[in-house]
Amino acid sequence: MPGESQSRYDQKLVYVLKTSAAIFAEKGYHPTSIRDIARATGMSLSGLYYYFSSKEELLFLIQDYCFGTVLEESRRLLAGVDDPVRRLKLLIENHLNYFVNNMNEMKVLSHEANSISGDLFRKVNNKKRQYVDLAMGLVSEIAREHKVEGVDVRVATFSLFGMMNWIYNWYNPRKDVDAAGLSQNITALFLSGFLGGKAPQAEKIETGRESHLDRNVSVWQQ
Amino acid sequence: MPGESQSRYDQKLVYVLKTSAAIFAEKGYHPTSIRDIARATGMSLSGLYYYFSSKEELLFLIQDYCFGTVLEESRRLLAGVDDPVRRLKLLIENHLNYFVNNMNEMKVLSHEANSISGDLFRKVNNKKRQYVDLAMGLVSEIAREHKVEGVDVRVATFSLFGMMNWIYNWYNPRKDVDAAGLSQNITALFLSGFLGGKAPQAEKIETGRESHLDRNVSVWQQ
DNA sequence: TATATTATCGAACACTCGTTCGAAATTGTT
DNA sequence: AACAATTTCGAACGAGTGTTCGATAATATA
Repeated sequence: MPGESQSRYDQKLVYVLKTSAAIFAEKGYHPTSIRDIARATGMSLSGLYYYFSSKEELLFLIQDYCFGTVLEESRRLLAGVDDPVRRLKLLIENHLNYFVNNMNEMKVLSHEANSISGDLFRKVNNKKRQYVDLAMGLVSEIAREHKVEGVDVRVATFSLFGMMNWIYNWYNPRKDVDAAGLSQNITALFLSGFLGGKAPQAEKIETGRESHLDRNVSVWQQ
Repeated sequence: MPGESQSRYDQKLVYVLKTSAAIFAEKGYHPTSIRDIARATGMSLSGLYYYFSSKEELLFLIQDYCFGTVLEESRRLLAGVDDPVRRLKLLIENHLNYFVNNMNEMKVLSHEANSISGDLFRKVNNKKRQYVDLAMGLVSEIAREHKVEGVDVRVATFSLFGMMNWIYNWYNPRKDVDAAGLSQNITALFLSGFLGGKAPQAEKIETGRESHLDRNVSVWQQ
């Protein structure tokens, strides 16, 4: 069966991608050498090239697989839900949940977006555009439905992405609230910020957790 | 007089820093070679080393000068203002104004924060910590004063920095609202988000500008 | 067990990088 | 004009880079 053989190949490819993502996340894409990856994976320098054809394609494989999963999962989650507010909440929750659970890959996706070029860049960016369009469409719908005034939809959308994607710069899973708490905080922050207190934002968020205000208030280390 | 001679030196140093920041911002710190900078400045490779002792110190000089200005200006602006809400508004306004007017340097500061190491890293990070402490202190005061519940101060503060620092990824001065509009939008977004509609956020923001909702709503390109 | 396919490796190549150094040119000072 | 200080430069060095290639090992197939 070719299935068995392909499974072995795929397993090792995933291992290579995961290990590479961890190193890229830690020291950056450009300063990382293929020799670093060889050392970390226990493979030889040339042996790695059996799984990718260039360093840039390695970066692409990480980004493409990672973003593909986020996009796919968000569509699956949003299917069948009509209310744009509820849809946006699900998008945020999915995004942050995936981010926290795949911090290395998401950091590489966010931080090394311009370390890739040509067709590979275009492929990743197509997915990115679809994702941004999805979110901005929701923000736009909400603005129209709730007659939001004085806030630019584009600014609001990218501010939301800023809140979410910046977390790789400060989030510490051992010190901060967990993924659910993060979703709750950022969803509340954005939604009542965007709606400006004019909407029923009192509605409890799906993942109802207790307040985390008591924790970490005096801990200011970045 | 040494003043005249130092002025010439300083003038050229600033020119080198500004040119380098532009290239770092465009193609990244690591992929940029000193030869790239030599070409762009019209100087020779070795001639550049009269103005810095290593590539890493060049990055440091850009970051340190840039952040020093932001920190200094913010303290100057906040001096004499007591109300924490008003103080935070001024901080946001100053941050975004400086960001928009020095996009290259601020991108290098935000995006290349970990491209520097050792003592140089520590020096920049000290200023960064002071700045974060200042902002988080304000957010904390506001939370206490307005009895904000259900939002983690640390999450809120870094979400604010996420909104502000992410702009180098999408902001286009020819397409988007100007610096004042950006401040107004993000201030409103964060404050009514954080206060959750329970405070007098109706108060007009300093830089009173008309709404920009009508612009760019259907323009979704990243 | 013999054979074909998949996977791995050592060694090397061509190239770019940051940095140095002594000399030359420019500028400022008497 | 003569001298000193500042500023610039060409040429080179040593180290590290991504990638290739032919051969070898490991695995699957028959």
